[in-house]
Amino acid sequence: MLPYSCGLDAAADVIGGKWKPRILWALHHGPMRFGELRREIAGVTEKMLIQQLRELESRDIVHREVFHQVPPKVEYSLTELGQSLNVALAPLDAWGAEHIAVLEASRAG
Amino acid sequence: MLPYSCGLDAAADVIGGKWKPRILWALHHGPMRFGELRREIAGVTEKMLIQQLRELESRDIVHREVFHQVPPKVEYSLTELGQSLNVALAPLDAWGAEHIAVLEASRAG
DNA sequence: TCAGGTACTGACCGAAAGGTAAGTAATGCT
DNA sequence: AGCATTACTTACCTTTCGGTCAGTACCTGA
Repeated sequence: MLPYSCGLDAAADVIGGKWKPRILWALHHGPMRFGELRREIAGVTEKMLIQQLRELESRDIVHREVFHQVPPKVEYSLTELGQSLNVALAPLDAWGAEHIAVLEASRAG
Repeated sequence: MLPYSCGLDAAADVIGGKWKPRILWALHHGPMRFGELRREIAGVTEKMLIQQLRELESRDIVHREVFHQVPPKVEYSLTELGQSLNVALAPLDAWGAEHIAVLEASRAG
């Protein structure tokens, strides 16, 4: 596999995937349980959520903590790396929010 | 189709696609011809390049200017919106560049 | 007359991403 | 015994994405 061609290339690889930005955004305010995330992120299925969470975990963006209880409890939170990513993502979110009207209008549909 | 859930969601929709970040980055320094872009962006095919350029054009991120000559000449450049997007992308690029070693290491392929 | 350069276009194909739906394990509650 | 809760897991299918390859139009210069 070719090395990343630039920082943007690397970042895109990390946040690529339909639900990753939403997950990052949801975890912005602190740790959340699996079920909380599922309810917070409208439209995501359990399979997809877990898949994307695992990918983020393997990249050291989110941390997974299991509480050995019944019924089970698992909390997901941002690592330091994940928090720094979220900071870097903020301007992009602001850009999208600022131009959301024109972006909605030019959408493929 | 559901509306964008946040600015990040909208931005991701615009820059989603394998070659779009590379194209944006390449156009950062000024207008480029189709052939120049193709040579600049290693690995891209003509079909893919044009497809992604058209998508960016329809979103008003890049501008396409045809010079009626033979052989043909077409120049692509960033619109104002495109330039503002590139500005918003800069921190993300910096983030990727800063953590590129660890990101390469945790990569799937 | 014919190769060469430039910017596309279109048919076809395989891989990857995403979605649906059903099942699993452990325990407490009634 | 049977149901609820929570966090997954698995098999299977559809859709989207990206890639290969061949072809087009136009004029120039040999």
